[in-house]
Amino acid sequence: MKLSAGVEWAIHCCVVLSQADRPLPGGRLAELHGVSKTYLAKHLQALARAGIVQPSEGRDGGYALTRDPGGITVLDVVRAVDGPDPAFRCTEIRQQGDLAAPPEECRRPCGVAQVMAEAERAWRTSLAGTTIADLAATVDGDAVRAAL
Amino acid sequence: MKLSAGVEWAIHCCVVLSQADRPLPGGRLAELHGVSKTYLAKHLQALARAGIVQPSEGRDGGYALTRDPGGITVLDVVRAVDGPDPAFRCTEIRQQGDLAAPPEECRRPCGVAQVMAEAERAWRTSLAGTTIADLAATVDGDAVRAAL
DNA sequence: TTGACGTGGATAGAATATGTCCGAGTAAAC
DNA sequence: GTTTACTCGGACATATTCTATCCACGTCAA
Repeated sequence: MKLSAGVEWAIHCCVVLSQADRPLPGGRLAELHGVSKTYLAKHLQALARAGIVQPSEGRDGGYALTRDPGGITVLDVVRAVDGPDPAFRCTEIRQQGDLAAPPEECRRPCGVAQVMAEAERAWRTSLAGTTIADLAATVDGDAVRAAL
Repeated sequence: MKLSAGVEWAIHCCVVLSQADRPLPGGRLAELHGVSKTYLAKHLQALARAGIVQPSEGRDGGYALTRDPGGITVLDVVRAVDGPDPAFRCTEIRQQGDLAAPPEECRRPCGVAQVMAEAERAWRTSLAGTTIADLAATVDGDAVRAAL
C-alpha cells in the first residue's frame, strides 16, 4: 500500500494557505516547499475540483482556501488528491475456482472485504479527526507569514 | 492509495489452509480460487518468508499454516504480502524551499506525519483484531473440506 | 529413476505515479 | 480599450510499480 507524495504536498499547501491573507500562485507554493511547480499544480487542481481551494485567474491570481481551516479535515485533502476509491477492492474470488460459493451465499460482502472495509473506516475516521487549523497550530505561523 | 490484489488472494488461501489437514500445493490453491498459479506462488513465498505458512518441498509437498489460525491476524498476512512499509512517507518538505524550518525545530516528526501515522496505526489495530480463525468461521467449512 | 513440487530469477505487459510542456483565459496596468 | 503579464487547465512524456508468465534448479516421495 502506498500513498501518493502529492498528498503530503497538498496538506502542507493547505496549512500555508490558511496563514495567507490573499491568494497564492501555484508557482509560489512550489517555491515555498521546494517541489516541482507543474506537478504541484496538478494536485492543486484536484483540490480545486474538490472545492477545498478556490483558484483565481489572471494577474495576481492564485489559490485560496474556500472555507475556514477548521472546517477542512485532513481526510478531505487526502480524498481530493488520492481519490475516493477504497484501497482494498474485493474481486469476489469466493465465486471463482473449484470452491466457488453459490450466489445465494454472496449477497452480503465476504468476511475478508468486511474486515478490510472496517479497517479503512477506522483510518478515515482518524484522518477526519484533525483539521488544517489543528495542523496550522503546530507550525511557526509568524515565520510562514514572514516568508510570504 | 491502493492495496495489492495479492493481499486478497493470500487471506483467502490462509482461510482454506486452516481447513486442510495436510499441505496443499500452490497450484491447487490457485485452482480452488481461480487465479494465476505462478503469480499466487509469489505471494505464497512471501507468506513463507514471513513465517505464516510452512512450505514442504518435493512430491506431495505444499503449504501449511505454521500455527493455529487463531494466532494469525489479518494484519500479519497484509504485512507479509504488501510489505511492512507505511503507506505515508514523510519527505520532510518542511526543511525545503523558501520556508524551510530550522533543523532544531525538526527533531520530532512534523504534524502531518504524526496525523498520517496515527491513522495508519488505527488501520493496523483494526486489522489485528481479526484472525484467520474468525474468517474461517464465516465460510462454509464443510463445503471447503469437500472441495479438497 | 521418475515425476511432482517449491524456489528464485529473468522477462514482458499494464496500470499508475511522477514530471513537463504549451495554449486559453483573465485581470491588472497603461 | 489595448496591451501585457500572469494565472490556471489539460494534453503530453517518463519512471516506477504492479501484475503475470516462464524456465532452470534443488528437493522429496513413490
